[in-house]
This record gives sequence, C-alpha cells and structure tokens, in this order.
Amino acid sequence: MSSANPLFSFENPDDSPGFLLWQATNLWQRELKKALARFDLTHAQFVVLAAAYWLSQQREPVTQVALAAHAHIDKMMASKILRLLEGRGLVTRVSQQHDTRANAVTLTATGTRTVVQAAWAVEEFEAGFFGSVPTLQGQLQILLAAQGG
Amino acid sequence: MSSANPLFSFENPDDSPGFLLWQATNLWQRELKKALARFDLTHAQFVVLAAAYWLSQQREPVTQVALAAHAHIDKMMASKILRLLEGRGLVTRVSQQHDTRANAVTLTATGTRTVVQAAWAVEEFEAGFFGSVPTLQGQLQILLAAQGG
DNA sequence: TGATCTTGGTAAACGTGTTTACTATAATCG
DNA sequence: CGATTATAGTAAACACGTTTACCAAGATCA
Repeated sequence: MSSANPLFSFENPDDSPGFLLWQATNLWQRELKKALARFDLTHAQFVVLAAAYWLSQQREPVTQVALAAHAHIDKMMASKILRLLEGRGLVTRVSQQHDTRANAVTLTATGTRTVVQAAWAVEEFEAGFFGSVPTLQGQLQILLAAQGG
Repeated sequence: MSSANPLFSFENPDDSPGFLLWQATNLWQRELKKALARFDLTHAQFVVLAAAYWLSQQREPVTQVALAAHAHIDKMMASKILRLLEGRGLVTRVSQQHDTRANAVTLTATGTRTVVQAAWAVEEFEAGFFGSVPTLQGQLQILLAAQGG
C-alpha cells in the first residue's frame, strides 16, 4: 500500500489471499496430475472413483446424485466423469428397477484395483505437498464452514 | 473412523487437505464470480486487467509475456484473455517497432475505469470471504514458497 | 384419475487452465 | 555473412467446472 498506485490495496497480486489460493490450487493440480499420471487418472476422476468405492461399501445402490453429494461435486460433473470411467471399464452404470431414472454405480475389479493404488499415491503426494503447512487443513475447514460450502 | 475401510487414511474426502483446497477454491471462484458479474468480468480477466494496469504504470511497453509473468499465468492464457479483452474494448494490443513479434498492451479509458471499480469490489469481497481465516494468506505463501510455485 | 411438482440424468455452451506444436522474428555466434 | 538458438505469440486439443435448459420418470395430492 503505497504511493505509486492508490487504487489497489494489493497492487502486488501476492497480497491477495484469493490470488494465492488460486495459485496454490493450480500448483497442486499440476503436481497431483504428475502423481496420478501412471494411473491415467485426473484428480476429478480419482475423486469420483474414490467416492464410488467408499459409498459402495456403505450403502447400495449408489446413484450418481448420491455420489455427487458425497464428493461435493455437481451432478453434471459426476455424469460426465462416470460416463468416461464407464468407457474405460472402471465402473458400471446400471439403471435401477424401482427407479428407472437412476443409475447404480459400481466399481469393476479393475476400478477397485486402480482406486486403491491411486489412493496410496495421492496420500503420499499430499503428505509431501502439504508438509510445510500442517495447519492449512484446519484453516480451510474453518473457511468452508464459515462460507457455507 | 477406520474399521470399515482400511485402504484410505482419508476415507472421508474432508480429511484430505488437497480436497479441501480444491473445494475452497471452487467456492471462492463461484462467489467471486457473483461479485464481478456486474462488471462482466471473470476472475482471470480481472487478474489480467489488473496486471496490465499495474505494469503500465511501472514500465512501458507491457508485452504479453511480461504481463503473464507478473500475473503468474502462462502466456497462452494471457494471449487468449487479452484478445478477448481487446474485443471488448478494454485493452489495445499494438505490435512494437523494435520487435514486431511483441504486442504492447495498454488499457483503454473504459478498461481503466472498469479495473479500478472491479478492484474495489474484489477487495471488499475478499475481506468478507477470508475474514474468518486471517492466517490463511501466510500459510499459502509458505506453501507456494516451499513448493517453488 | 389427472394435474402438478420433484428428481435423476443429460446436452450444449462458455470460460478456465495445461500441453504440444507451430510460425515468425530477434539475437547470437561461428 | 549464414546457421543456430531463443523468444513472442498463437492454434488446437483436452479436461475441469458452471449454467441453463431439457426429458423422462417418480411422487404427491386434489
């Protein structure tokens, strides 16, 4: 905050928490992409796969809407990614009898193997990536709670 | 929470800092979008515009590459957005004499007015959005420094 | 029953962000 | 000088994320 430019309190982008949040997420996305490359999965695909895995052990059947809610993504995104994962043989989508609109999502054997191995890689990556900021997770939880996310 | 599922240390997505970072950024993007809607600007467009404004007061001429470096975006993104902003009459892109490859980016009067007003709105938004987590900014700076971002 | 409302899923369009590859110009070095 | 190398900018392709709108099927209620 200075003389040359009276119009921004954050003349330098690095003074804006939003800008930093954006930068950090972009960096995290790029790095995680490398960690998941050998599984041929993107982060979003991994999240959907992990949600399918988790939910399928809790309650059957798993609909796309339930999956989206658990993964905190919108149903449109879930729809796109699940169709893609189905195409790759990682999940199956079978329409239900009692509600023919809904698809029951289940992991194939390949899907299960993939998500388990990928989860390992993600955990290892995160431990390293966030190692320098152990309190970040708590801060983000507070932020999301405060903003109703 | 552990017994049912031995394969994830973060069975619940909310236990993963990366997942939280992603959620927080998505929420921030959605909310900021609303704050910038009346200027017909997205966040990325605002960042580019703000960088053009700031740099044009520091050193002339402002090339697209210099702008991208200052805004920490890649030159491809800068190229796309600047062409779009030029189409809307917010900036001009004039090729240089001493280097005909480079474009000198300058704000139009409308562009200047817009970015100044938008910056105001962004600052106000950020103060509210990040009000609950005053130490987040420092954490993100540490993270970016540690990861060489 | 029929009319209405709600819900599961998708299509299309738009903007963001990355990667690969390319053109054309500038700089450098033999 | 000519050959190489570096740089500014762009095209195209792909994946993410949102919004709007729509269809079809289930639920509800008069």
